[in-house]
Amino acid sequence: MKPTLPQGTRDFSAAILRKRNFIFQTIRDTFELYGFEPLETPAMEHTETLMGKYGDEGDKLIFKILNNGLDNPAKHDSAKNDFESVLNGKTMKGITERALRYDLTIPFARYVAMNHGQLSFPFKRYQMQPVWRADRPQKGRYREFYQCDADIAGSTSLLHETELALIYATVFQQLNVSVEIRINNRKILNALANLCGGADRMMMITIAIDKLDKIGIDKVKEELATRGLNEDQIKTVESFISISGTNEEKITQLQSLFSEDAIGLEGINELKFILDLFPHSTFHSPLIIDLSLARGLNYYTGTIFEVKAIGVQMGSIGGGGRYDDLTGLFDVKGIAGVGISFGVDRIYDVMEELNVFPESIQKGTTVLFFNTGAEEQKYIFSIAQNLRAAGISAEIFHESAKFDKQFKYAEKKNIPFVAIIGSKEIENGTCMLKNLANGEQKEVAVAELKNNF
RNA sequence: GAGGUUGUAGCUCAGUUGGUUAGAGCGUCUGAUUGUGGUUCAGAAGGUCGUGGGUUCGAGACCCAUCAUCCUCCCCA
Repeated sequence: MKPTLPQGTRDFSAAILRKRNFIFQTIRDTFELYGFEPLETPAMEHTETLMGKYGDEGDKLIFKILNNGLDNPAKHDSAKNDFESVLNGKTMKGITERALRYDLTIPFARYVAMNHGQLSFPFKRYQMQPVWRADRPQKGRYREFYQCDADIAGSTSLLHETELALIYATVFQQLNVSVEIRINNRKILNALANLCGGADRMMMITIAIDKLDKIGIDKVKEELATRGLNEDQIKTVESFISISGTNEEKITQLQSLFSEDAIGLEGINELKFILDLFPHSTFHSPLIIDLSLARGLNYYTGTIFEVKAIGVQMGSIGGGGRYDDLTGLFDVKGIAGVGISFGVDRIYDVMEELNVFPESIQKGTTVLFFNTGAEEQKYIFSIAQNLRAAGISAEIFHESAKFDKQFKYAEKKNIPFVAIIGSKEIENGTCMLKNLANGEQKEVAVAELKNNF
């Protein structure tokens, strides 16, 4: 059979992996710098842990795992019945008890809910693992991709929001990617919904204004009208999304628009707190209020974040926000959470397009020992071991071959030095060391070899 | 879930209105070179033209189906 990959998945070869690891390492270091601790959870969760947490669209995109043993004759009838009910869109526990995780936030919530008795709060964890979605792949969209999340559970302090924004700014600064860190607050959107006929309209209104970038103001108004907003209410929405200017100017305008709405004012004050504390001048990438930012996930209740790369056509490369009742989904009340996520695969695509990966991350083996024969090979073996013990990565060519071939191997693997030891060198206790970048070659004593890299 | 794109050598792609034995570049391997690469030269290997039907004297090309791919919308990282 002809081997192929499942749709939306990829193999990662050495050069790609070094670049990816550079991103992972940058993110990990920054997370650690802010006191987050690592956590890993299983690739699979109970299907019911995940179902219903991401909306109807999300449920459809969850990869379900077929139960084992369905072919057992004793279970034949019940399996058949369960398949029937799956076909009718009903429960599926008899068929799929487990599913692949869809994001890292719900598994985190599950973990906190299970362990809240042991954890000391605020609990700050980071997690960098793949997630799976049964989406149709396209640019920047994969069926298996990595997320890097940092979340805080058990604290409502706005210090966390500010630090999370700082983490975004720091990481993208280090990666040399210009981004816009967009921030908004669900309480403000809530207040807007109140002015437009009730809080239950928030999701609908936010989904409409979230499309502003793509479809324009007229289409948004059209959509609002078909959703049952009257003219006055549409006008309110319009005046809301036409708020513009600097962050300070936006806040002033918001304050006058929502002067009567306690929750709205609370949201505005939260924004103000974060923006005031954030050291804007330290970073290239701006932290800006984006009132059209809504984010689909319905568990967000306060601050929401989104990160967009500048100068590249790509969906958001990071997102997050505050959820006041995350573990409530698992019957543990009163634990607030806030977190952010990095989309590593999209960040990779952006960096590749902008060509901003540093050259230095592609260093692999430092020196290749040419293989000049069976006797020499034995002699070289211990020399290579000494180098490795000194922390210098070394390879011995696997067989005695023409130099031409051995040179080409070194070239292909980007190995900067080759070391040649034949009978002459063994006699002299030396080594012919050649720098492939400039072609310079010198004879050095074997004992001195490790000081030449 | 809806719409579109493209499937020809390991890779990137040519292949005219259907016409004899399907090509190129790169890569791979061998040699020119018995201890010095990147250049050059000579040669070789490598293809059920995505798959299955159909139209035709004749299909890589046309038609249908199917699979895969990439992209757009929806939604998202």
